[in-house]
Amino acid sequence: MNEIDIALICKALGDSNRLKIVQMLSDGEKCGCKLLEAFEITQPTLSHHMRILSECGLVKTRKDGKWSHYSLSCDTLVAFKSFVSSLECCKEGDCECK
Amino acid sequence: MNEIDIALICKALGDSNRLKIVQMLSDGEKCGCKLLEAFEITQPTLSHHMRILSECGLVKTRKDGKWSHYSLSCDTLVAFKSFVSSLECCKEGDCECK
DNA sequence: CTATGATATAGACAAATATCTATGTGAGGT
DNA sequence: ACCTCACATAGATATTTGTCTATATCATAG
Repeated sequence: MNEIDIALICKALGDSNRLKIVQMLSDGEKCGCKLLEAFEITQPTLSHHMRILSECGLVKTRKDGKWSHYSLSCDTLVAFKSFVSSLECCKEGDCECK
Repeated sequence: MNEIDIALICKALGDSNRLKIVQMLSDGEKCGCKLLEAFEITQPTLSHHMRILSECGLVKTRKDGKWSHYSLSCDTLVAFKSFVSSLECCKEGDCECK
């Protein structure tokens, strides 16, 4: 899996826990144990969410001894931002939002 | 329901049919029958998808006689774009993507 | 008024998903 | 060697979801 699948990214972000994880990673790399503290879920459940975020390409993992450090993947995030930016709610000129 | 819920929007966009619908609406308002032609789903299934897109605030409906015309809601789309833009894959300066 | 056409709603069902408990893996410390 | 700690995997389960068929609503044409 390497092709960027926008629907898969959106599905990953469609869970409120995962969305919060991504927001936390937007602030910088975090290790799993740090993430776990912020949620009322078990460790295997967090691991499950990290796998989904990794599989859609949004998150990458850096192993360091016992710890896993997670961060957002620039490539995927930039592609996703680009897609979302391209959406338009109205044709040019017929709406006050442009 | 009026509060903008980013996770709900992402969940709505997490289905590939709905994502394609939103891309079509990005090109301009479309009526249901026109959308239906583009998919291999039944009319009730399309109606179900339009309901989900409406409930998260991403799509608005304009009734015109027998027809329903769907379009993207500027308010919600702008808020969603703003959220996605705010995500950062790295701190300032330590990454080539900035 | 009746028929038709566009859309919505109801109910059913198989597939996907979020969560848990239990257990495996592998690195570091004692 | 053994224990502990961080994380992953396996399996179970209740809930959610995407889809369908059948039916309702409702506006317009004849």
